[in-house]
Amino acid sequence: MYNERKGLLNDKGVNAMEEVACLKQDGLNNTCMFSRQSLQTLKSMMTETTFKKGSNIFWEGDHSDKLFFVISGRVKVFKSAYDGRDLVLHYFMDGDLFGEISCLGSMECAYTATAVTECTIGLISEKDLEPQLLTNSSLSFEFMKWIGMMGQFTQVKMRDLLFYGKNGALASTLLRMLHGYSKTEEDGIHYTISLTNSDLAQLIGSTRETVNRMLQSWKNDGAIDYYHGSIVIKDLKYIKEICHCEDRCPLNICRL
Amino acid sequence: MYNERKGLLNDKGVNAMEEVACLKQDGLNNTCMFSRQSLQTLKSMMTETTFKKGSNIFWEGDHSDKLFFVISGRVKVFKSAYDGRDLVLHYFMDGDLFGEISCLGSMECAYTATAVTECTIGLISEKDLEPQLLTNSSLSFEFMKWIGMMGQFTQVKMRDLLFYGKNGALASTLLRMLHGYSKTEEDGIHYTISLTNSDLAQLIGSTRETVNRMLQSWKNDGAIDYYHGSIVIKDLKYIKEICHCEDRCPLNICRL
DNA sequence: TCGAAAGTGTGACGAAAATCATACACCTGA
DNA sequence: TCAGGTGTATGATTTTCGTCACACTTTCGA
Repeated sequence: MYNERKGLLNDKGVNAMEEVACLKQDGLNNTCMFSRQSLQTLKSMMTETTFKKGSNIFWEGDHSDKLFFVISGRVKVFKSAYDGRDLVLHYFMDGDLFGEISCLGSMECAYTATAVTECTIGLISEKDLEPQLLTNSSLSFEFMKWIGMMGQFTQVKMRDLLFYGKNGALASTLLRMLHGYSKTEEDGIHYTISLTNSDLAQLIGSTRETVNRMLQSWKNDGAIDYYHGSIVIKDLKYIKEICHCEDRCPLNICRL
Repeated sequence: MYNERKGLLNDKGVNAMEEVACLKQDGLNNTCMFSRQSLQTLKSMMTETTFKKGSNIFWEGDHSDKLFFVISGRVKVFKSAYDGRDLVLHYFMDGDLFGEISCLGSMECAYTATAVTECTIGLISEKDLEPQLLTNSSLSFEFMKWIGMMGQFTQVKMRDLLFYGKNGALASTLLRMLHGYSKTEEDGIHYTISLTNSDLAQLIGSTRETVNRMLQSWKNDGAIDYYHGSIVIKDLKYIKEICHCEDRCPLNICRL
């Protein structure tokens, strides 16, 4: 169950593209890789579309010829196994750009994107973008950094999921959620997003039951607690030790 | 134990940069993302260096300000866990470009590169490359595709390692090895590279023993065999079914 | 060419994690 | 207000996989 109400606290409204971009640039969670100027260029190419909660933005196997800029809402991007199991790679939020990077090479999508909440998305088509990239060198340079950052994100996530077992994978996910989806209070760090055990399981390639047992055990150790059904971090150090986190990842990597 | 002799069959000699590039471009295993012209530009920036077998080309944590073009030899790139376990991400061969993509953002390396055989490497320094990328738009466009391809490689590998257990991970690795390191004979597909059980284990984030047991069991089923200590694929379909391979990955993704 | 080093093959064991099963607490909408 | 859907909690069982131990084989360099 995703908590609609909390998600919407951050909603900037439908025509707030500029505001979103600026907030992201100046704010604490600066995950935006683009300069104001480049964003302006991108904005001029966007076609605004809304997606209903639960609808698919693109499918694995689609021919990809677009990029997507999240104006409002949340999007998850995942790969599916033949038996229906999913591995969630990303949760995107307002201000994020996503899409099949290889759209530039006209390949098919390697994953699926679904609107987790109602979303407003700015579509950027390859045929509009490509000429810009070939002429506007500062834009193309920023694009290169962006693509590189996305690749690094995947690599670091891979390490997190493979090195320290399922416990490590879950711990690193909780830490990633801190950036963009948390608020510090007196009694601990509260999450402003509410993911179910199943959602967490998909993020680490595991099962609902395993996630539940791990969380339960951490709760018994006093490292986490629940408040209105959502997780509160009581002992950050405890969680960090599980996945050997050394606080070395930049914020645009250490995120969902 | 890497089989030096077999590896050297493909050796193009020290000053064969051009030849390497062309062969890669025109050959079956076209993994090179760059046009002849861009390669020429890159070549003009390269400083040729040799690395002894077993020496490190760069370390995790190094400040990265270079890219590397393999002129001859083989290079492996891996991440280390705190306890010394390694996860090998890539094996590169002649004609491949590699390096910390985020060198463009001046970050530290996220992994280590080691020369598996004696290597001749062309070094490209960031300060030479960056001005070219900012002015030469076709080069920067090709770079963008290259970086995107590297990211997709990581994503697909992540899926392979997480979805179908260690059996699936090993099977997909054997399939990847087919591209670039195999030769079809009457009695099956022979590998021209000889990786030890430990090497395979590092490629899938597992242990020597587990790899050995899996190979042994596949051998008992008649799916693989050994010839002069190196694996021969007898039943390709059997292997493909283990990791649900549907032959949909492009060749520059489905490789080591 | 001989011995050390590196690699292979296997059994025994246990920990980690998936799977199967069941109970129960909730919303929420008819 | 009650039924059905969704999510949580937990036990029992099985499978997968890593660890340890040891014998055997191959390779390679002094």
